[in-house]
Order: sequence, then C-alpha cells, then structure tokens
Amino acid sequence: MSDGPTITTIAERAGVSIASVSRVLNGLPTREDTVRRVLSAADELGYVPNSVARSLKSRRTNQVAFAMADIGNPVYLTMVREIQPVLKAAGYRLVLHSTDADVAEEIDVLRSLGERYVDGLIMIPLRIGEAHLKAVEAARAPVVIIGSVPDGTRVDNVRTDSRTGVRLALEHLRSLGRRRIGFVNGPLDTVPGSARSTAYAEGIRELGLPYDENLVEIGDFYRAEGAQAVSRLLSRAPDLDALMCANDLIALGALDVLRRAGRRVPEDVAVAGMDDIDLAAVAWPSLTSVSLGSAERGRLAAELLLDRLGNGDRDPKVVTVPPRLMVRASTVGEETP
Amino acid sequence: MSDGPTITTIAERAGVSIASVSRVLNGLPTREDTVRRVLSAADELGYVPNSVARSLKSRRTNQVAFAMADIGNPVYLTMVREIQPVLKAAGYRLVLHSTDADVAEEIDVLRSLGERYVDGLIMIPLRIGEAHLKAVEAARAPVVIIGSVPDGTRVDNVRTDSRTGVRLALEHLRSLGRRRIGFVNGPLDTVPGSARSTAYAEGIRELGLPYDENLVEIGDFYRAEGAQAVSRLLSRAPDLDALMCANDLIALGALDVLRRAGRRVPEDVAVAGMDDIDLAAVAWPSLTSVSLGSAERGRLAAELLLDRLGNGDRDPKVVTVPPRLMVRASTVGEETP
DNA sequence: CACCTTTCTGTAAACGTTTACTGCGATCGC
DNA sequence: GCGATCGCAGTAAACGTTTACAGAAAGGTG
Repeated sequence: MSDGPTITTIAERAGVSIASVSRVLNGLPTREDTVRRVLSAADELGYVPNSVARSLKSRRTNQVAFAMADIGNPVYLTMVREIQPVLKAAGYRLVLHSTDADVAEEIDVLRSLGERYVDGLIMIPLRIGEAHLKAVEAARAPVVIIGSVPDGTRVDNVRTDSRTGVRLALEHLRSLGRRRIGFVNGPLDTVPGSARSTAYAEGIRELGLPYDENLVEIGDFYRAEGAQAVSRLLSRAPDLDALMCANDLIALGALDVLRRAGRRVPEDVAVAGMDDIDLAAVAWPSLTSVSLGSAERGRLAAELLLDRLGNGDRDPKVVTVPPRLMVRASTVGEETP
Repeated sequence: MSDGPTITTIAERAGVSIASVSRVLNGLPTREDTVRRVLSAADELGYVPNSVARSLKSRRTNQVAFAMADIGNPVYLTMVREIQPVLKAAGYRLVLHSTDADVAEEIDVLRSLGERYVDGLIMIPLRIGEAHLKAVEAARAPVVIIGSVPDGTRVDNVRTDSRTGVRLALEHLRSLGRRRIGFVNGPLDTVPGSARSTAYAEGIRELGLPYDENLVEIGDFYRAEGAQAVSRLLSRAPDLDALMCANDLIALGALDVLRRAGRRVPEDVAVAGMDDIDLAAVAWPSLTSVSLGSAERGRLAAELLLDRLGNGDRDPKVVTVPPRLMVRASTVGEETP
C-alpha cells in the first residue's frame, strides 16, 4: 500500500515532462510516439489520477451532498435512490448527511460548503426558519432545497402541494360516504405538519362537514408515534369512520392499531395516508395514499442541481410536483380479481 | 458567490504571513497579539478552510466510502444508518456507492480508491470472486469487507454465520412439530445464497428429515420475486407445513401469497425469514426471523475501518457476529396479552 | 536557403494548505 | 556586557495536478 505513482513517476519512466503526461492523459493533441510511451508507462505503473490534486486545480470536486433528516425515512430513501443514478451518470459522487432534523446541524452543513468538498448540495429541511434562509443565500456552492421555501428566496426549489394532496384524500373519503374523518398529524412546527394541518381544516369545511377538534390528534411522523396518536384519537372519537394520516408511516401505525382494536378496514374505518411509500402498495390491506412524487422530486432536484452546476448564473427555479391520489384497499376494499 | 477568503486574504488583512495564519488556525503556539489579529480577520471574512487543499497536503480526506448493491435493501439501509454516526463522530463524511451487485462496478470502486478521494472503504459484495480478491488486496486504501471472504485473504472482514442461522430456524420449526419444511432461496451464485442452500440441506438431514428437492425453490432476494417463488413452491408441494425463507423480503412475499391462498400463518404454514429487518417485527403476523446482526455488522465494520485508519499496519481482523433467532407470531402465533 | 508557420514539448506558475528551516529580537546566565 | 538560548514569525517548499507561455524542431513557401 505504498504511495501510488504520480504523473512525475510516469514522466520519468517515459522520459518526457509532466506537462506532456498530463496532456496525453487528458487527450490533448500530442505526437503519436509520446502518447504511446506515456500510456504504456501509465499502464505499467497502474496509474490512477489523484482527484484531490485535480480538484484543487480545477475547483471542482465531482461530489454532491444530500442532506436529509434520517436516511431511514422511506421518503428520503426513495429520493436517494433516485438522485444517486442521476448524479452518477453525470460523473458525480454522492456524499450523505443525516441531520436528525436538527437545525444547527443543517446550518452547519450549509456552512461547510465553504470547505469546497462538494460542488453542490441538495437539502430537505423539515423546519425552515430565518436562519436557514440566510445560510442558504450565503452558501458558497449551489443549493437545491426540497420542500417549500418562502416565495422570493433566491434558491432552486422543488416543492409539492401537500394542501391539494390532503384535499384529494378528503374528497375521496367523503365520496365514499364518510363523514367523521379523523386526522392524525405530525408536529405543527414542521413545514409539512403546518401545511397539512391548515389543509385539513380548510378541506373539511369545503366538504361541508363540521370541524371537530376531537377528530384531530398530533403525534410524530413515525409508525410507533403514529400508532399511539391513533389510539388516543380512537378512544376520544370512537365513532370516526375514516382516518386521514399525514404520512404513510402514521397510516401503517393506524392499520396496526385498528386491527388490534378489531375494526375492519375499510368497512368500519377507511384509512388514507400520504407519500405513497413502497410499503403502501404491499401493506395489508394495501394503503390508499396521496403520492407526493418523492421519486420525481428527488430526480428533479438532482437535475436542477446539475443544470445549475452547468450554468451558475441563471435565475432560481421553482418546480412543483402535483400530488396524485393512489386509491387502494384501505379505502375501497379489495377489488374482486 | 464570489471566491471565498483564503489564508492569504487573512494574512493581508491581519498584516502577518500565511504561515502565522495557519499556525493560529491550527492552535500552534503563537503570540497573543497575533492570535487576536488573525482570529478577528478570519471572523470578519467568514473564513472557512478549503478541505481540498488541506487534503492534498495532509493526504487525508476525512471521507469514507460505503459500497453496497442497492441502498433500497433494508439490510444495507440498516448498515448505513449504523455506520454513518460512527464515522461522523470520528470526523468522517460518508460517500455512498450503489453497485447494483455488478462485479465490474465493484471492482471499479476498489480501483477508484487510487484517486484518493476517500481514506477507506466499507464494501459488501454479493458475489465474491477471484477478481474481487485481487482488487481488494491491490487497493490503495484500507478496505473492510462485510460478508465472508476466503480464509487467508488479507483484508478486514465482518461476517455472520448464516449456516448456523438457517439451522437455528430449522430446529425451531422442527420443534414446533413441522416436518414438511420448504425452502425459498435467492440465487445460488451469491455468497449468502450458496451458504444458505448448503445449510438447509445439512440442517434438514441433521433433523432426521428427508431432503426433498420438491421443497426447494429459487427466486431472488426481493419481495416480488420471493412471492413468485413461493407460489411455484406451493403448487408443487401443497402439503408443506413450514417455510424457511432465505431472507425477510422473501418471507414477506410468502406472507402475502399464503394469505391470498387462504392458508393461515402459522396454523397451516409456519414462516421464518432471515435478517430480522425492521419490518419483520411490524408485519402482520409479525415475522419470526434469524437476526444476522445487520446493525452490529455495520457498526463493527465502521469501527474496524476507523481502527485501521489509526493503525495501518496491524494484521487483518475477522469479526463474526453470531446469528440469533427472533421468535414471533409467524411461527408460534400471537402471544395472548 | 532564409524565413515563416505549424506542431509539439518543456518550464514554471498556480490552486490553498501545512511545515521545515531560517533569522530576528529579546531574555537569560555568567 | 557578551554569548547562548529562546520564542516567535517569515520564507519557501511541498502535496499532484493543469495550463499559459516560450522555445525547439519540423515543415512549407518564396
């Protein structure tokens, strides 16, 4: 594991200057004979160019960072799976950051862009405050944010419209005759939490149903916490006939709780989730869910970043992915084959 | 987004040499007055050290790569989740590689270590051949392999003992009185596939049961493919009373198929999987599974690599994580609360 | 054959750090 | 009061590339 060969080693062996070696290796016009000598020397030595030195000179690292709260979350996972091949195809490596949804850590990731170890960053903050926005605009490398930022923020942005998404689900549940539609949300100080809370309240009214705060419960965006919240809700409002869950993990928790409580899904309680994670389709019963286009958002973010890396000066773009309702058994029952 | 300040900028503003700036920033003994001037200049300029330049000089990148087939696989995901914090705590960033289990890509990752963009690599190859072993031993940076490599290979290695794992499950099923134990495996040319195939054949014989090749079916290590394999198996051997699945994804596929076929789990067919992924505990019914310590293997691999990075010359270590049987409802039914 | 192009190669500087070495002024011991 | 010692800071080299520039060799033209 001794020190590998450098262009100097090659230059000596081939009897040429390091400039010639560099030119040959970069395919610049060189005399046939020199090319051959350099290439065979490089080959014999098993030369691999040092990317650090190259980066220092070229000011490009061919690395891109992706920062999310927790890679264990299926939504982020889907995004990583989509982002990775796009970047790879463009010659970039992927550096992963887990921030645990900690604001200080997120800010630190933005600050660390000054270290120039990546050419750009895709970030998906759960909460977006003043500090974020300032740090984003001061960032020393291009940033793409997944999740809605305030209009006018000078940053590339991929969004979805979870308000419309909530309404799609509510209308669907209502169209099935449900009137007592419970809502299980995550923390209200998060971007999706607050948006979905508003959307539920508005949506219920637009359907001509009374807003009943006994039908609303807050937990967290995880299966276990969701399940607990559903338990509380169920004991407070035993007459509910539908559940709108702010994400699919909560909805899966709801399925567990309902099953153990002996309620049939969807006959007694129809359940809808959000995010359309892979598990939604294979859960039992399969889960009706509002797709927020996680895969597409990931892909778009990667493309937006690549575009920006190719053209640093264009105006920031905002791309919105429309939500789509995926109707499955948890609201309409098993289709008869 | 202009070019950020460098130590030269700071040196000018503070009226000192770049050497002094560097010394101050690295906490080397310096006169009180100089320290103050440099620090305030750095502060005003919002200086962030360039990690590329630092890496070039120091020959360390503070990055580590993790290469696996597909981040979507829950087992690898668990490992990433475990590896990341360990590395982060030690000051390393994580670079992710998905190789799609493609041997050429894996070899390429090993070769790319010569680019020196990472200080080390954790790799989990599905198939391990001659080419791998040669590339591993020729690698220009420390490598830790998760998955059994042939004895004597000079590389740090974290293993599990899936043969013992399979036997644990078979003995458990036999102890429940099952005699027609089917086996659904993944491709035989993979390391786990071949190990588990041998283990099943041996295990069955040791239990005094006849080896019936009609009870064995090969698919792939995914839910959908597993489900198909289980369907085939079920039509070929309708009398089976237990299913040993080579991993949990296959087992989840088996649960789907059995449910749709109207077989009760575990009353009619007991099901056991391997890997003990998160989903196993929350599936319905919850899945008996052989834990191969994915989280622990990830953690150990990270620790092994860190140790090696601190001491490049020690002999390669082999660490084995023993399998543990997690008994759940898919074999013994719901425990009465 | 002298001159001008053209083609190729080598020298050297640059990217932003760290660090060995040198030199300077001050302090110490005698 | 003088040499030795010490603390500190500056100069310069190095890490491994890329690339502007200059120079040499070769070819073409009159």
